Amino acid sequence: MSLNKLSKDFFLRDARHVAKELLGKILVRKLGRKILMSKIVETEAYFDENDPGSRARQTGDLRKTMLMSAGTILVYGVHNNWLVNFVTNKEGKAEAVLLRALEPLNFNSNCSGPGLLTKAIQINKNFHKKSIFNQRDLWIRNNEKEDKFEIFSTNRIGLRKDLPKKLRFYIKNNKFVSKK
DNA sequence: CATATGATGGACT
DNA sequence: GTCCATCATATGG
Repeated sequence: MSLNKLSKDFFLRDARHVAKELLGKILVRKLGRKILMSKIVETEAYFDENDPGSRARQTGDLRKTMLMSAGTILVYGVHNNWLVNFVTNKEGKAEAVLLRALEPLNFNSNCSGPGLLTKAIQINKNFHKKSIFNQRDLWIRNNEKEDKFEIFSTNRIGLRKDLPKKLRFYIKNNKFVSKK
């Protein structure tokens, strides 16, 4: 039992808060004998049906998954890429945080983009609807020797319709953040 | 089944 | 900034 692993309480808050707090945390991916570790450097928050950019407005499986309990992994495909999200807040609240970029710590792959990072650490639909808390080969932990960093926020990327809010968060001056 | 649509990424201006 | 290949999904019949 690692005390370092993020608990359910961490995800039991609103998506905006969780998106910010996830920055600097360590994502661990076990692939056979290899353990790939990376730092989360960029995220986006998505809300319920009042969010014009959110898939929660749809009526299908995406919305259903966002309503599930905090810490549920949500994977969905767009433009030939897998995008990975973590469901946040209380069950029945459609909220999620999208992982947009990682800083590889002990491997060398381009993780600067939501589609690229899933390719790099081999996340696919197999993880969809699973809980992040009981995966043997994927988890998130605190980074106890993390340096202080500044958080920057912008509007979300690639949306047809976005909210007039800044819901994309990233670590300032980190070169692994996607786009400019 | 058919068709539309991107929470993309890479190439290019 | 713009263009567009490409395909997993959503949705309608």
